[in-house]
Amino acid sequence: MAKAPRNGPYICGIDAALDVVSGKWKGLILWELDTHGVRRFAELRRGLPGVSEKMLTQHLREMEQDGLVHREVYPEVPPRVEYSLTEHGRSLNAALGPLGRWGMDRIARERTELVEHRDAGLLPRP
Amino acid sequence: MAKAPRNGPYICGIDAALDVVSGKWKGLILWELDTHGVRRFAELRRGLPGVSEKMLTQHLREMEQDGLVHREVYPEVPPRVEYSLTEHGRSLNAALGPLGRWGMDRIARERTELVEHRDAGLLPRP
DNA sequence: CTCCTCACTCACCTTTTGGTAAGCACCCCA
DNA sequence: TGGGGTGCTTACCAAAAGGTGAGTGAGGAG
Repeated sequence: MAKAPRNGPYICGIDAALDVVSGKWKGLILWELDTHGVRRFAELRRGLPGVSEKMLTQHLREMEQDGLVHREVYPEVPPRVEYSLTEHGRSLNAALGPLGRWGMDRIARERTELVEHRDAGLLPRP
Repeated sequence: MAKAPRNGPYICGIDAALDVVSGKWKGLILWELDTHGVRRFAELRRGLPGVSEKMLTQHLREMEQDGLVHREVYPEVPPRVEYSLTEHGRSLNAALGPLGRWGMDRIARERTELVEHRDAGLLPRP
């Protein structure tokens, strides 16, 4: 409800979308929530090796503000909080599909270049 | 030819793609070069209001390293340098299409929410 | 002669981002 | 009684990103 754009105004749609996914772990969080559906805080933490608790909460809060994730708190002891994607989060993930495929191509391209370098004797064999 | 991945290794394709477009102006640079085909340095500068020369050169160099843009220097006086998208740059732009549309939807969504707030008396009329 | 344009580069500074470590309040398990 | 798990928050730091303003060197306009 009461929500203002964090940054902006945006010059084009790419701007607005990148604003929402830029952040060291946001892409991975999106991926985790999309593949698992519902995840608890500690599950996400274990799924993103290397993330700090601070960054995870910070990113989750921002994504909640941006309407991408839903946060459900159960008033229990020990505390339980479940995160899932909203409709907008799922549509963002869908829109990210082609970009992900492009990224895979890029990774593959880099690997083949490395192999070519190795075969040309430019790099030592591992 | 001799090119190593700037960051990485990447966990998924989204990672690899976001690495390449994250940077305050890269999305806009891509857009500019895609719509105009070929642009000179100063043209790009004028097309991206607020960009500093340092950031523009820095971003262009990184995108060149990443194989997204082609840089053609004409040994003239005064100097002339033309930038254009490579094949990979164009394919990245294509992959960015759905994301751009999602961003446009987000912008539109935010605007309607603002209008609703205004109509509910939560915000002053401009 | 002076200023402007072109496409930068460099040194310096501020802002933003992310990491580290600690604490909290309660519970369960041994 | 001590330790671990739960989901955070806070204070403090380090690194990265980005901005500012100057200088370059030749040519063209006024």
